[in-house]
Amino acid sequence: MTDSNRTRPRRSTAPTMLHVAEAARVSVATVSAVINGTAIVSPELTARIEAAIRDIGYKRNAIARSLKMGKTRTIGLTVADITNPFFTDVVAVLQEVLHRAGYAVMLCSNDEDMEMQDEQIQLLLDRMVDGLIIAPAGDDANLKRILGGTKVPIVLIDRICDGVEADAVILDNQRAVFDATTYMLQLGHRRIGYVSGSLDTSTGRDRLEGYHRALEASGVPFDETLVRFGNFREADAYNASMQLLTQPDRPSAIFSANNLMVIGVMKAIRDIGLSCPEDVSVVCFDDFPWADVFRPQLTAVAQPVRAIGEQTAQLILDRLAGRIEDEPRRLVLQGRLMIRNSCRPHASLLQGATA
Amino acid sequence: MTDSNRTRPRRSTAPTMLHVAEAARVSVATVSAVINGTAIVSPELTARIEAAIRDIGYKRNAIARSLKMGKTRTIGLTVADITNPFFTDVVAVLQEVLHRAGYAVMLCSNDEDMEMQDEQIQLLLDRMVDGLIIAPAGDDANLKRILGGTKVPIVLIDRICDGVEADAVILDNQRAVFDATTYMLQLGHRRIGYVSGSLDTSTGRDRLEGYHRALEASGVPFDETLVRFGNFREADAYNASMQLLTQPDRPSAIFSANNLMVIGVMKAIRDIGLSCPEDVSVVCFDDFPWADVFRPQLTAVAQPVRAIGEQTAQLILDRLAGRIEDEPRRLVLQGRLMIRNSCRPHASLLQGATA
DNA sequence: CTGAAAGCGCTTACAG
DNA sequence: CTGAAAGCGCTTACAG
Repeated sequence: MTDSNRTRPRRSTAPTMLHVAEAARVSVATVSAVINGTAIVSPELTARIEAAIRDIGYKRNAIARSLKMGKTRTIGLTVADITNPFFTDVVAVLQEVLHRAGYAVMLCSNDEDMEMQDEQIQLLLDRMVDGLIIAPAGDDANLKRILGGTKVPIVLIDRICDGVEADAVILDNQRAVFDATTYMLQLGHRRIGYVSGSLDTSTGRDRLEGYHRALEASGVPFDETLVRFGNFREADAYNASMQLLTQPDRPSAIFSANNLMVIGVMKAIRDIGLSCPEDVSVVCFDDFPWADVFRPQLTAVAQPVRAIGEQTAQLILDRLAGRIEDEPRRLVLQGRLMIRNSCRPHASLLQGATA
Repeated sequence: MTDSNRTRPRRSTAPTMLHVAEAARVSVATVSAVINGTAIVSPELTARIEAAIRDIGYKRNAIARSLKMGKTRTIGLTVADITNPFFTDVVAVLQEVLHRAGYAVMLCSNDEDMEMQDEQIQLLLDRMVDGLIIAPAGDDANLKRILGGTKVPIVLIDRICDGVEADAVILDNQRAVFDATTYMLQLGHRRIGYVSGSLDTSTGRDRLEGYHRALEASGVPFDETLVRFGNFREADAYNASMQLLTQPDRPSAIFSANNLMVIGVMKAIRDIGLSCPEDVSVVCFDDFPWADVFRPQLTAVAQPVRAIGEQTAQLILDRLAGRIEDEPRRLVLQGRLMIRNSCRPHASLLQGATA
């Protein structure tokens, strides 16, 4: 059928633009023009080319295009733990709006391991992602070095790293924990256990600071035996809570610095033979979709997940489009304390009430 | 410093292999050889080249490499809903082992929307992913067409599509639901509501079939007013359960065909003023990490998440390496019923016991 | 409105 | 053991 003289063996590789050009008897430049709408092509040629594309089943090779254009239309995304519903929810939103804008997203999760994180970011950068969204596992020097050398727009979410030149969208963690702690104090709790995240993260530090400040504001002395480190993981939080609850004058309430850890806290309470909220009140950071149908209904700090995702996506899209070019921006959103039934007034208050 | 005669203005673009070659005074072929260890290069040259790479801060451009090599070392992954903890857990495992094998993963989530799914798969294919892992949103003809044209290895997880030529790793859904339903029947329940997933998915069909068979095996007649469709989403399941629970002779137990839906089921039970397990027993498909610390402690079918992830990753890695080349394989894993406290014996049995 | 040609940054026979 | 050159599949000035 084809009258081309140098018979090209029908190879199993995908058809290329050249094949289309041959079939439509035009140049590849013209094919490219119609595919990209990048120049006006006569109706006849357009039709011939479109037919050829259809016949041959041609698909543009995005890799070749990326090489030539210097952009890949993909965004790299690393989160500390994809298993954490908070990150998952944010990722879902990001994915949705970025995809709508024509970007693919490459996702990495590193289980809070900084070395793996750095490796992953390297891998993303090697693949020439156009932008990078990072919920950093921690605050290490390597990250700063790796990111320092790159030109791609970066936005940090949830956690920030001081040395890194990047936009950020985060929560007002200190304020949120201040409010949550104050709530517990108002219920009469004086010994409030605190299961902390890693202090290598800004969230770990800011949340603990919120706890601190709330105690201070209420004139309750800080007792360092009441803070234990759970590093944002369930198992660690379980151990931390076991220690907290088996020490002499045990806390009457516990604050868990994230969602994964509160499971460990609850398991410890159960395993020791106590119950929540009867024996110990609990508040945690991050809300759950099921929090108001299972008991105890957890009192929790809810983050505006959709807003975080949307604003992050918008920010990076604006950078990519060159719509903003000034120095790094920092967006700080507010959390909301969802008061449910995992806290009880402290015994002292109850006695006061009945007396 | 550089004695090159055609002075190359220090552009802001990343350094290329040619820059390294010039700096080390060798050809790019030699640079490539030492970077890839693809040929033996004398120690002196190697040292010079490595020094140049370090000085210049050269990083290999993976896009150019992909174009030349015809492979991208990235795997596309689409799941119906990244917000679903089951998928999240599998994704985490996949990501981990694939990354360890040197692959990046491009993730898409489509909120159970088939059109968006097809678009995403197209996007992944355009970007020349080396392989595709899909938890299909549904069973549409378009998917078959899109996938039909491609040569990349595909593995379906969780759900299968009959027309698609691909490996698959799935659960024995029918068996799992058979067991779960049988458990409820043994507790004396006769009117068991069933909140189903979409019948456009194999899991939707197979799970419902398991329910069917269990009733049949126990000689309990099938009542179609007891099955409602929740399409794997919380809100739909809520409505489905409201209908189920407000109909005349309401069910004494409900089976939820996945994890997201059970939240809707529980909300409906609560909003109607009933409680679980006192008024209605509940069992669901998919386990939760917190299932045994919050009440009611849900009785659930647990999937072997890690095994699913690992076997899927292994399968696609084996295909990519050409270690297996025969016809599509199908791996079927078994679920496990985790009996906890969300079911009570039916009143008729209790009376029998006390009488 | 259309085409010939260069080049994006790599890899890889092929000579030497 | 090393280098000159072609080519992966695109896009884009530049002529006509």
